[in-house]
Amino acid sequence: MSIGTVSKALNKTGTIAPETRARVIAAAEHLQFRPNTLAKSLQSGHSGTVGLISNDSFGRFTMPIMEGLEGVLAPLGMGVFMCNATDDPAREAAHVDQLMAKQVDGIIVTARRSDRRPAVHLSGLGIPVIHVFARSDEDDSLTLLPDDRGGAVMAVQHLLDIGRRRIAHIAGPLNFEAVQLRRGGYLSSLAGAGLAPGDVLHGKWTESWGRDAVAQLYGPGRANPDALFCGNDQIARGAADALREMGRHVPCDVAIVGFDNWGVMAEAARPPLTSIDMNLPGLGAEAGRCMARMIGGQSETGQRLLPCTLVPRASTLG
Amino acid sequence: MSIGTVSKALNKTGTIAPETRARVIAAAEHLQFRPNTLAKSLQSGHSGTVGLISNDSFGRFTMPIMEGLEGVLAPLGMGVFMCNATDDPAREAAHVDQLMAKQVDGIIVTARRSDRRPAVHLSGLGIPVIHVFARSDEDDSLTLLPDDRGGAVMAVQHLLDIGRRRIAHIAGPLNFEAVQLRRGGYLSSLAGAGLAPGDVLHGKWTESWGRDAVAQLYGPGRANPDALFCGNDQIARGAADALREMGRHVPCDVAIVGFDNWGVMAEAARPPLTSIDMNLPGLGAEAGRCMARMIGGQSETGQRLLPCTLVPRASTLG
DNA sequence: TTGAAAGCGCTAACAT
DNA sequence: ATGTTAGCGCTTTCAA
Repeated sequence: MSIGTVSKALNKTGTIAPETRARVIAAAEHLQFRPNTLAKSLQSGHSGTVGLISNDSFGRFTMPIMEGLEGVLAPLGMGVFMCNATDDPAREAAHVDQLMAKQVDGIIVTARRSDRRPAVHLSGLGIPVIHVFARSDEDDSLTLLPDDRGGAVMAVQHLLDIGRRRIAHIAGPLNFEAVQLRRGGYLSSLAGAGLAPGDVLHGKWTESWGRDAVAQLYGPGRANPDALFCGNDQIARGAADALREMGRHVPCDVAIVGFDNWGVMAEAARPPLTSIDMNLPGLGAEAGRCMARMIGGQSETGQRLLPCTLVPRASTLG
Repeated sequence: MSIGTVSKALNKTGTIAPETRARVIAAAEHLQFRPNTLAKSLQSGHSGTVGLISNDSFGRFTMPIMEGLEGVLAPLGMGVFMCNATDDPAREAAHVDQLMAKQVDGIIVTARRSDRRPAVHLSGLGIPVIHVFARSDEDDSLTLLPDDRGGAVMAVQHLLDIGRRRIAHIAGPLNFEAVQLRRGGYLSSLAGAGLAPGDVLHGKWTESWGRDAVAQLYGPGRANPDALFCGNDQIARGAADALREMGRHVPCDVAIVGFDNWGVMAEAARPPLTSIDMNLPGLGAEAGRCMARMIGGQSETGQRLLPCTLVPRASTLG
């Protein structure tokens, strides 16, 4: 019984007597033998591992993506090597070095917060790179993004469908590309319905901004919107609170749609918020599938948008 | 210039002429040479990698721990291999297999949600295992936990310090050991101050439970507490909302202390919540230090508690 | 001070 | 059908 034979038996490769193989497998089992992946990788040249660089220190976006990613990669026998760069280019570069030294087969970058990034150079590493939920200016890498514009269109369409006509938009900070895309979707939906653009207010991603914005929007001489499309669920929640406290009923007087479908916010709000779900696990899963293909030699580049969905809750159900 | 020489030059090992070394280093730099960690590991028998198995699918607890962990491990040249088991023993077992095959030098398990777990067998793997922010019944592994009891004591002491005497406790579900520990701390603090135990109500980890509990606590014939110690920030936030809406002022009429110091909740609440911080990054960092020592051959077992801190905000500042 | 060679655990081509 | 061997990229004796 030679070492080579064992290899063949365990990998169902080469030609071997069924009886021998059974014997090997039994023995392996009995000895709790675990093939050393490192040696295998050294020999094969690839590690069965992809690196995931996250820039979202709370994991709010990264974890759901990771979940989808692992869901498709784990069954393929591939692991995910995760590290956190917290939007610090130096840390990111260090992580890239580490990952390359560990011979990862590909790198996935997620959740870069804003867009004013010098970006660590990931091109020319010789392995596939995918940006998920993160903008990228490198064009030899694949970028997977939620369809922010489409999500906004769905939100506004939903509000139109339930009969609202004076729809305002309480948005996030202007320096996020996503914010601009959503605003674009909002404006074009209104235009498509033959309506004049409503108010668009930009501020922070916080509840308190949602409350402030409502105070502005419903001040004297304003359009008195019967619906709000908010940049995220925190803003939406703040808006809902402010409206309730000024005696307006949500959704009867004002319907609200949020963005992110962040359970802990959307469900805890009063009333619970209709929200746009970016399908982060789906984005992660797609990243996994693309990565597997790219590792297989297929080349994929460019930017791909994945659809959002609308999750209806009480804030738009009369 | 032989391959062995290069190895010595790059690792500052063995004996080599300074001039030769400089030359090697220059060349390596020029060629962007990256030593193959896999080969190194195969040779040395350890991979410079620890596996992190998380059971907290939103990453709320895991990510801060991970941050602390990486903070100490990365400078030591070690990487973290992260995977998500979402409290599914089968997935956890599969991950352990994968990690072992990848020759990780240690395994860290985090954030197991409740305590009724059959637990995957991690003993006898032959590598160090640390449970962080997760209970464990295996006694040959180290367990790192926040001092829940101590945190509760701090919370209650703080309320006593600001002159409150009728302190109730709105707690989480009884099947969490942490909930029982916190209740213990609460009760003993009251006893220590010569006060009779206040009301303790158990419910879910949600804002809506916080509101419901307040409705119960301030019903007719109740003790009319002048302070609430809540099981987490969501409960505390719900309580604060309910109190405000029934016309009680926080903190003047009722002071509130939450638990977790989850920024997005504690800071967004009205008023912002004083809260107990479990110092998750610190827990992660400590796990990293212990792991490094254990990999070095030192044996550490048992359960270790790390102190919480109190973060004061408006909900207890008169 | 440097080079040569063995070996880490495995796979794959080749020889038996 | 099985055994033997070379070699993946590196470290580490041991010779030169």
